[in-house]
Amino acid sequence: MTDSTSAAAPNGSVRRPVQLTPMQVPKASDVLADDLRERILRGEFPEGTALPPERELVAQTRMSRTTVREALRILEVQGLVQIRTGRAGGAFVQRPGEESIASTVSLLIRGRQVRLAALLETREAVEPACAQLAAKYRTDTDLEALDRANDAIAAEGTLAEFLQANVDWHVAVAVASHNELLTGFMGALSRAIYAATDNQGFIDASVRKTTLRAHRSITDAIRKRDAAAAVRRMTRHVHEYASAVLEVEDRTEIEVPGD
Amino acid sequence: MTDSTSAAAPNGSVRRPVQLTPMQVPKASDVLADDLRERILRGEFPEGTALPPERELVAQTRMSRTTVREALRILEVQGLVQIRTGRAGGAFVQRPGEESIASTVSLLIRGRQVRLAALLETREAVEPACAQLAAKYRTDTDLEALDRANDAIAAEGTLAEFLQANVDWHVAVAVASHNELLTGFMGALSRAIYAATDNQGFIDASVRKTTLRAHRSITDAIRKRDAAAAVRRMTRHVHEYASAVLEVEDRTEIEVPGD
DNA sequence: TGTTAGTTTGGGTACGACCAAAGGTGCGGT
DNA sequence: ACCGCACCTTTGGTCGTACCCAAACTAACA
Repeated sequence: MTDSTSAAAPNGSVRRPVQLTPMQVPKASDVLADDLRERILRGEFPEGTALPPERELVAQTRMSRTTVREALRILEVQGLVQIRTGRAGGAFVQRPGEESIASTVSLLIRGRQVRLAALLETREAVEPACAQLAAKYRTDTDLEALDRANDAIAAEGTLAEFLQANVDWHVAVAVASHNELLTGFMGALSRAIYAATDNQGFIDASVRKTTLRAHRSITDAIRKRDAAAAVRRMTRHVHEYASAVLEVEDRTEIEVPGD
Repeated sequence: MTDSTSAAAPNGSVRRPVQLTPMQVPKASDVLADDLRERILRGEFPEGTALPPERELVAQTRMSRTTVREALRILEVQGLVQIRTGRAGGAFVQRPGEESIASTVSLLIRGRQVRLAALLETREAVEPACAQLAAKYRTDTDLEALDRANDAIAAEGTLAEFLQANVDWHVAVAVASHNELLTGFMGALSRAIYAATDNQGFIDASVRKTTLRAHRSITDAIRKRDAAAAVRRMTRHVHEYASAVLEVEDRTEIEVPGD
């Protein structure tokens, strides 16, 4: 060990200067989790099927139950399985959904204290695109969801109800784009922006009216499959909203409720 | 228990018909994880500080070590702590970064078999916005990174090198926007698109040349803080790239390497 | 003085036992 | 024959203990 050349070992055999990498011993639970994850993503287990019971996995893998459980827990946190207790319980395979993106984004937003301005900037980037695609790909079901959200806004309920309906509409637009990535992003953004604008009561009757009109006009463009108009109006709508918010509360840090 | 009205208990006290909700017993490890996560996000522990050792947490929480470990593992998966072994080891607090978003998005993409077209659509939404903000907020350091990536493209290396340099440039644009959310999204998208276009060799010398020219021209707009030009050129560049890719490989499923 | 063999602190894994939840089963009553 | 309830079985959740391994510190030894 003191020198890197060959040396005679006490018993006369030759010690070769074996060079080995700094070593990295992956944790057993990670290995199992990686394997299972790979198989799940590969589609080896259809959605809804139950993985073998923990004790069964223990037998198969020769790992301890602790390790197996940790692996399953990892997959659960990543949204790849859902664990249920009870007799017919177990780890049920599921495809990761928008919630997993939304919660991760929430973590990033809170953890890094992303500025409200950055949130709004991002929305200004994403939503017009959603509107455009929605105009291209929307189904009648999508339109119904949009109309329903607009009706809820017109209902003039409490502030919370208004904000919720507002979020619902925006998410509905994203859903209508039939792009799961954009939908996931928008879901995350909406939640965060909702939380950020919740307490600050700059929303009065006129704001609601303006919002409703803008939504209806955009919904119309989507209905008519007028992508250009949808983009234009959405861009304007989101930009105005952003300006309004920033005017009231400039340079504010965000608070997002936990997932 | 057999009847829901009041009844005299054996000892003479009255049994009131208490009505209780269907009950929801959260898992112990989740409770701990939630608590720690909340504190971390609240900034109670500065980045880099070590949480108490597992055995210490066991003493404080009166939970078993298994439970404590599971909680820490959850936080690790969520990117909130990093666990190191050894004497000075432990769970070290860290803020979730772009990688956590990227890996989550990768899971979504693979798990839901998001179409390549959807990926490109999303990029067409996000990147122009990045370019715009980059033109507004770029620093000299950002420009250096952009130029470096462009030089790497000009170097005419292997396909892998070209693709990597390409990704680097796009990510550099996102970074220059100084918007952590957009950066995170772009990181995830780039990785996925990189993986999707890797094996299909539709990239020849002319494509490289075109790419380089587009990048240089966009970089220039960013350098001159010409937001409008940056948006316009980036929109065009990304759109052309998307068209080209889709022309070659239409309706293909994606493969993304694990995180 | 430098090397090396403990020593200490901390995470990683393994068992084994028992609790809790939930579906299934069978016995007894009607 | 049918219904209801007590009991059993399966499967995850928690606990406690013991032991191993990695890393950093310490002290003895050459």
